[in-house]
Amino acid sequence: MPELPEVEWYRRYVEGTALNQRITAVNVRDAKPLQQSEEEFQQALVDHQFVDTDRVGKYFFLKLDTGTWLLMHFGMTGEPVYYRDTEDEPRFVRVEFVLENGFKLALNDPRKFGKLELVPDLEAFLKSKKLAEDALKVTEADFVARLGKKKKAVKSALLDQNLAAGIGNWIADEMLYLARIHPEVKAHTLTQEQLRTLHAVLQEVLEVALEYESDYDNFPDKYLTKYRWAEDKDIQGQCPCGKTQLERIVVGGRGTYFCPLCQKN
DNA sequence: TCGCCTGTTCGGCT
DNA sequence: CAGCCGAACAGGCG
Repeated sequence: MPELPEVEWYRRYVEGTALNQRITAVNVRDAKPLQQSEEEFQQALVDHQFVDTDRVGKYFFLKLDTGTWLLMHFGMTGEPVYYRDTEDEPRFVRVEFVLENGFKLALNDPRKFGKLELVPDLEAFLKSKKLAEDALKVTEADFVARLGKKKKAVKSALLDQNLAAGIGNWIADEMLYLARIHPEVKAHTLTQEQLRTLHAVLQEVLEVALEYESDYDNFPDKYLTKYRWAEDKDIQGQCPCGKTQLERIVVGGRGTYFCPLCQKN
């Protein structure tokens, strides 16, 4: 479930497990995630070790002892997994890094939208992707200035990774719900106050998601996300306001949930 | 069986 | 050229 908070938890997980072990082999079960040749991966990784991690938005980086970085991008369904025994291996492992201690770090990814890429120059890479600062670090002034210029639906504008890196589909919906803004309003028509509010609720949503490890059932009662995916059928799909059902529309090609009563403009 | 899906990229418009 | 939009990628799941 990889938006910024999920990827941050993945980063902590990998940092706590897979660093400082010599890589003894790279097993490529499916080469699709590899952005360079398998030979280049073997050469860059085998007999080296991961020594550090970094993250910008949804992009997770593992630093090698050579100074080169390995990017893991999780796409829609990817996740890092760390295991030793075959029976603990998940079902959709694409690429597996075997470590000297007998454990393996792998990219598990049913839908195969994930990517692994060798990145010699991190700064140049981020620039080439036009990636903004991480959403946890973007200043209110930068956020307001950039968002206020976009001519498209605010929902789509929030998903641009050159606005604030790491905002994904559910976070955008949650931000708009908490700010009481309709997802199809054009971003450049928002007031300065609305733009500032969006920056504030972004920080709040990220904080909550990190605290609860994106376990939506534990989210505060005022959060739309809690109802969107509620297990409890009695509240599933309701607005937290309790007065109506959430509506689903498509904005910029993405499923978008909002409350027709709470988000009127 | 059909529709849905938490991300990114690319071709084609305007 | 910049911004915007829709389609495409792939496959499990309810």
